[in-house]
Amino acid sequence: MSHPSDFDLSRFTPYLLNLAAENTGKSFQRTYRDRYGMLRTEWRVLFHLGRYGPMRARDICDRAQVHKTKVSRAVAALSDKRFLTRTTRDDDRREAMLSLTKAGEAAFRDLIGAAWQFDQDLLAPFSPQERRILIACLTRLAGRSDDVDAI
Amino acid sequence: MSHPSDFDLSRFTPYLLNLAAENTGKSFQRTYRDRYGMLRTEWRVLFHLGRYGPMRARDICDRAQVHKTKVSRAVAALSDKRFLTRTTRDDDRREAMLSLTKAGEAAFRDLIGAAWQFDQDLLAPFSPQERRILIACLTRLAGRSDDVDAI
DNA sequence: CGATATTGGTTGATTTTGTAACCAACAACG
DNA sequence: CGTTGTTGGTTACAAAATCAACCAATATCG
Repeated sequence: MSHPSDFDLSRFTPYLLNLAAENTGKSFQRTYRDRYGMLRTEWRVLFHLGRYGPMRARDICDRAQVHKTKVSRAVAALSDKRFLTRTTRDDDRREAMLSLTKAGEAAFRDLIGAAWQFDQDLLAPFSPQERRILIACLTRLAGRSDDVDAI
Repeated sequence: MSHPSDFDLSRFTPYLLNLAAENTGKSFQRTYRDRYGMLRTEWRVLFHLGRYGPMRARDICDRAQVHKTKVSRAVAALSDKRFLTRTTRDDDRREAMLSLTKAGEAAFRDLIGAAWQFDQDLLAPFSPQERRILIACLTRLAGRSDDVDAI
């Protein structure tokens, strides 16, 4: 495609990304929604705490690139579900450390298994090379090429 | 990664897709929002009509995989902006053909140029092979592998 | 110290989306 | 024909995302 007039929506990258994200996201959504009544942000917060250990709400905002009001509400919902606890820090009483309860950890273990399986199935049709390139491109397009594994 | 316990969120495909979609989408959003006060669905409807010619709301739903209420509202908004007109068909008075006005076509030409440029910039860092694989994977993940260019 | 700015986090108001019910026009079938 | 079922499209109501204002704790700097 060398000229705007030939430009097709089905090759407009943001559109394709959105379609793919919605399609796969909605599909996996059923898992955490049906099993634990979670919203997506709740699942993300749970994942972060389960995978990387206790941290502040703000850390989750930074890592997951989610706005603090969304995180705040997700944390409140997870707290209502008794999946996490807030502990105000003594050295800075504004901050609260978030950590999963036993029930939260159990939910995390259950869901990470499902996520893993889901991802395996999703990538099954692609070759190792295709997967590598897809992940690399997406990581770059996600705008956090350098700090994907940073903490 | 061969075991769920090592499974990293930054390699969970739906998450990555979502991050990439949000990042690129928000970036391009500024263009149609600032220039024409459009929402994303409005931009999509405009694009479909501009690129493929007059069609019914239902056709846009099918093609763009958008729910009919969203399309209905986007059409109403675009109509308010005098970017399109509805013409009830004589042979089936339920259906309305949607077509762009002159102003709508002008907006389309402006935006498709911007979109094309945006996409060029977005894909600039990738090699031809990487682009090919990325587009192919995304198309498949979008769940419309067979009919991307149909119609 | 005390005034001001900044930060972590929450809450409320507005906007946008999602879900379901709905209406009018047409189709199918007795 | 008329009853029932579908289809294109809109509207009403509930759920959620966004944005701005807010509070309390801490940092900064005169």
